[in-house]
Amino acid sequence: MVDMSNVKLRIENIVASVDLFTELNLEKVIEICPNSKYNPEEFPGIICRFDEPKVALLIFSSGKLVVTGAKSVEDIERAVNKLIQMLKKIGAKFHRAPQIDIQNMVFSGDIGMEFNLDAVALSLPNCEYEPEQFPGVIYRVKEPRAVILLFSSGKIVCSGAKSEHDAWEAVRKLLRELEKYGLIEEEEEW
Amino acid sequence: RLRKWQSRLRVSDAAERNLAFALSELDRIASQLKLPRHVEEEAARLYREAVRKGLIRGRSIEAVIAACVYAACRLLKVPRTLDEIADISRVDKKEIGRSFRFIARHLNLTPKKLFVKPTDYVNKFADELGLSEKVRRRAIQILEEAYEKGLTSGKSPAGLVAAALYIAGLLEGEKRTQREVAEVARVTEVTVRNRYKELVDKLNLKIPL
DNA sequence: GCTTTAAAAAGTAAATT
DNA sequence: AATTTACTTTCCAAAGC
Repeated sequence: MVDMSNVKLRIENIVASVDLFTELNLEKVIEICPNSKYNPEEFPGIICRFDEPKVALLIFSSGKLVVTGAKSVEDIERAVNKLIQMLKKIGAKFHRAPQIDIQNMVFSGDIGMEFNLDAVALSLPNCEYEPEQFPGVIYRVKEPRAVILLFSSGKIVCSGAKSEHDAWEAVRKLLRELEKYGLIEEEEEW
Repeated sequence: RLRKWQSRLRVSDAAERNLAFALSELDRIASQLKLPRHVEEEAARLYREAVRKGLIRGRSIEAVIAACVYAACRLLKVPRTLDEIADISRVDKKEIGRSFRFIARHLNLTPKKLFVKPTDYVNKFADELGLSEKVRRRAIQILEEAYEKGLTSGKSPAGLVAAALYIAGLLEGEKRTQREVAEVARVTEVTVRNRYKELVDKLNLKIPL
């Protein structure tokens, strides 16, 4: 059994796609968004930032959104509701509840022990390690689909997971692999 | 029919033209980097394999060739930095690095096969700096101690070797400036200085003043 | 593929002071 | 030489080129 008691994970960013089910006139929307940017030549959506909750929104004429930078799913819901209230003032009509899909969650974390990444790269199958280009080992978990960056300090970054449960599951799988190849009992045999 | 035959001809034409272009680009890089023939042959072999597996899709031939050159150097332990290859390629370092990691993944070039011992980099840099065998041995000793103490994980191998050679030069009375070692290793002086400080501190090295 | 957005890890780089 | 800012890697959606 893999010991996860010393492992920590912290949500750093959540990305969600949203469908408001209403077409939007971006030329009108841009006027009611304070800190926003809209250059259809370089990007088809309005880039809008909220201070509370602190998120960035990409608003498209199809009525679909991308919300990024959130630290919780509730932040995303609050941001979407806030935008809907703003859009109502501009005359947008909403006939049904928005559909919110979590697409990606990014976590930072700590496994609680240090690693010799050369040793990890040597034995851990399906990993990448190019210290000249990036200081961490890149490990891809197939199910649940996620990617973990492992650093020599034992700190990690997990991205691509769609839920906190999936992120924990992915980290558990990495730890099982590390244990399987004798990479867990570091300290003495550096 | 005739049209089918023509399109087949066209396809093989394009494939042959692409291969010819790729191999001429490889020739150009190999001669400028003065690579041994077996490295050039390995790069060509990797390229053909990449084409066979359809790994070129969405990537430029030049980027993949540069990536194959870098991979061949790593596999055959002929030290060349990615920067040296990027210098003479029309493709930037970032794109070459991406292509390299992509072909490495799909041609099963594991970190183990690609691992180049710091010793090989020591000899390459020391050649360019005109440093003696004594300095090289000292640098390797420093690098081994650093590895044992866990000071090398995640760090740029080029930066570590540069700092080790700088220190070894000082200890053996064959001083090279930080600027000189940084230049051959293709890292900045700041990196050499940072590695130098950490190695001197944690390995308790006494540098003669 | 690319464009834009967010966020962390640790290393390296570059621009200021 | 110290600080600050910035870029490398990973993930994902959006609409359109």
